Amino acid sequence: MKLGTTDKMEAPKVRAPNIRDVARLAGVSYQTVSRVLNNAESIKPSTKRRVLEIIEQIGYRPNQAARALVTSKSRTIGVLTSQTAHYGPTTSLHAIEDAAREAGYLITTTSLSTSDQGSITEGLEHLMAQAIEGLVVIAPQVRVFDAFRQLALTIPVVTLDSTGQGAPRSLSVDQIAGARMATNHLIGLGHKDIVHVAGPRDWIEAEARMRGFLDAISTADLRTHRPILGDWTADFGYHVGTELLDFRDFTAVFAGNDQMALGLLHAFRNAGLDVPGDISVVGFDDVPEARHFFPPLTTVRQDFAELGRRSIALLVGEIEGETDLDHAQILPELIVRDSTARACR
Amino acid sequence: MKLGTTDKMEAPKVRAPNIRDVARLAGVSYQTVSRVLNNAESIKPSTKRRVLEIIEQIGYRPNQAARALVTSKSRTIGVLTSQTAHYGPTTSLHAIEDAAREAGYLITTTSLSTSDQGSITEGLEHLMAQAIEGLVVIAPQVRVFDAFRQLALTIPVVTLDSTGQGAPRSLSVDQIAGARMATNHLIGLGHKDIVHVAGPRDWIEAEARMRGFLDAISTADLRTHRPILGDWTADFGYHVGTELLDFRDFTAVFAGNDQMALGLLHAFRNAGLDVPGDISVVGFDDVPEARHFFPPLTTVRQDFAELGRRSIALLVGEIEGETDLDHAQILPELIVRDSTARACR
DNA sequence: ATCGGCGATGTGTACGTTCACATTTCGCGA
DNA sequence: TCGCGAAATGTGAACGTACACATCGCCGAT
Repeated sequence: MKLGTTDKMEAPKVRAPNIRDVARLAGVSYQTVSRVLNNAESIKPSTKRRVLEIIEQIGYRPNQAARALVTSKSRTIGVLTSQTAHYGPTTSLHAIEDAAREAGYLITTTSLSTSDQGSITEGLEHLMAQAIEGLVVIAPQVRVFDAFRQLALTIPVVTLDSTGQGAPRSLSVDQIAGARMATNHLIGLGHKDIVHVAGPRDWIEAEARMRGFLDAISTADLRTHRPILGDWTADFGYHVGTELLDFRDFTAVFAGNDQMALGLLHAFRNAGLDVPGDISVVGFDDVPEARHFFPPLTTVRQDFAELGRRSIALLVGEIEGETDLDHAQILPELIVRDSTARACR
Repeated sequence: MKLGTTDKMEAPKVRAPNIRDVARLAGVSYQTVSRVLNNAESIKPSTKRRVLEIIEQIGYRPNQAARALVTSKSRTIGVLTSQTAHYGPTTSLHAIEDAAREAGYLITTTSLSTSDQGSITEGLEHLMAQAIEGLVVIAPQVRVFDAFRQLALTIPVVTLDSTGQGAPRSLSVDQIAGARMATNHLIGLGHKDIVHVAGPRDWIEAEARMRGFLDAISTADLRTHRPILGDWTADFGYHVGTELLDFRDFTAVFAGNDQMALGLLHAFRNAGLDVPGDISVVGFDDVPEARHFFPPLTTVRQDFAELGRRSIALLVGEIEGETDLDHAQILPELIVRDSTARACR
C-alpha cells in the first residue's frame, strides 16, 4: 500500500500545483511565471516578487518531466559506472557529485551489471531518457571503453580511468608514470628481481601499470618476471604470496593495488619472512588504511578526488561551450613508508 | 563542442523518431503502437509483429520524459544515499542495483552532500522529478532519518541501516545484537575492562552498537568505561589507540568498525604490545581485508548484500501491491580470528 | 502630434506519450 | 441475411512546460 493515499475514499484531487495555478493566484499569465522560473530579464521586480511569493506559499515545484519533454535539457549529468566497490571509482564518484552540485548540475548515476554491449546500451538509454546533458563514464574495463566507441552520442562525454590514449575526452591519473615510479623506487633500492602482481586482464589501469612496470624493468635492464594476473582482492594477494614463496626467486613485489599488497604482507608474515627485511612490497592507490598496514605500506597515491573534480570541470566546460580546456593528466605521487628497504643480497 | 553534431551546416533535422513515425511506417495508428509498447492484450499478432519490426528498424526509443509526464510512472526506483565511501553502504547499494535490475526496475542514485533538511529536500526533488515509484534511503545518519519523517511521500519508502525502530518501513542488520555478540565474546574470554571506540554521534549504527555494548557490559555487571566517539577512520583508531595507552586500564577494545580496529592494532603494535597477548581487539563489519590484518581481525560480519536485496524485495512488493512482506531483521555473525584471546590477568 | 522602439506581459502551439472513449471489423449463431 | 458482441483499432483529449510571436503601454525623438 502506498503511503499517503487513501484507499476507499474518493481521490480528493491532490494534483500538484502547476504553473497555471501559480499564474492564476499571482494574477499574471503562465508565461510570466515561466519567465520568473527561468529568471529571464525584462520582468518587473514587483511582479517577480509576487510570483515567487505564491510559489513559496503553495509549494509549487516545476515538473521536470514536462520541462525535459520540451527542452531536452535537464541540468543533469549522467554517470555511468561499472559496478565495483573499489576505492578509486567510489572516491572519484563522490568528488564528481560534489563538483557537479557546485556547478549547479545534478547527478544521476547508473551502474553496469556486466560490461557487455547490451548492458551498456541499457544503462545509457536509462540515462538518456532523463535528458542528461553530459556523461561521465567511470569505466575501468577495456570492454566498456570499447563498447562506448561504437556509440555516437550527441552530448559531451568524459571518460575516466583510461590511459588517456585515443579517447576523445578522457582524463586520468598517469598510471604508467606511477607504476614506473614504484618500480624505479625498488630498483633504486638495489632490487634486481621484482615480481609484479597485476590486476585483471581487461582493466585499463591494470594494463597501464603493467606497462609502466615492464618499461622500468627493461630500461634498467633487469631480468623480467612474468607479471601475475590477479583480481585486486586481498585474498588473491594472500594466495599468490603463498605460492610465490615456493620459488623465492625475487626480493621485491610491486602489487597492482593496496589490497593485494595487504594480502602479500599477510602471506609473507605467515611464512616467517620480514617485510621489508626479507622482501620489499609496494602497493598502488594509497587507500586511507595503507599507512596502518603492517608494516605501513609504500605505495603510489592517486588523487581520485581531483580526478572527479577535473572531469566535471571539463564536462561543464564542454556543455557550456567553452574551449581551451584542461586535459592534462594528473601525476601520481610515490609515498614511501616502511614496506620497502634496500635489497639484502 | 558536442560530439556528433555539425557546427556550420544547417541542422539536418535529426529529431529522434517518435511514436507517430512508427505508426505511419507500420500503417497503423499511434495508439496501436502505444499498445504494442505496453504489451496490451487484444492486439492482432501480425500487427504487433509488424510494429515491432518497424521499431527495430528505425531504432525508435520511447521518450521517457513524455511517458513520465502523463503517467507519473517510470519503472525506476530512487536511491538516496548519504555521501560516504564506507564499505557497508556501498556494498548494499550494489546489491540493490542488481536486485532491482532483476526485478525489472531501473535505479537512479542521488547522494546527499550534507544531511541538512535542504539538501535532503533537494535530492528528493531530483528523484521525484524522475517519477520514481519507490525510494530506498541509505541514511546512516540520525539527522537524515529525522528529516525524512517530516516529508509525507506518496510512494513506498524503505529505509536502510536504521535500528528498525519507529520507521514505517525499515530494514537493517541487528546492530545491537551484533555489538552484544562482540562484547560477550570478550567477556567470555575473561576480559573485565573493555573499552568501546564508537562511531560519530549522529550515526544510527554507532548509537546501536554502543547500546549493544553497554547492554552486555551492564548485564555482566562489569565496570563501565565511557565509550570514545570516533569518526570511523583508521587514522582515528591509531590516534585514540596511542592516547589510550597512557592509562592502560583495559585489556580489550571493541571498535565500532574494522577501520578503526586497524588503527588500534597499529598503535598497539607501535607501542610494543602484542595483540591478542596483551590486548584483545574486536572490529565490526568484516570488510574483505579484515582477515589479512595483523593479526587477522575478530569482527562481526554484516550481510550488506542481503540487506540490499531484501530492501528491493520489500519495495517492489509494496509497489506492486503485495502484502505480507518480510520485515525481519538480519542477524549478524561473529567471526572469531586471531585478534582476541583470553585475558591475561 | 506622430511614430519608432523598448520594456513588460499575454497567446498559441509544440513536445511525445497515455487515457477514455468512439469506431470499425470480424466471426458466429439465429 | 441480419444482428450482436467482442476483438481490434482509431480519435480527441490531457499532462506541464518553453519557445516564437503578438500585444500593450509608455517614453523620447522627430
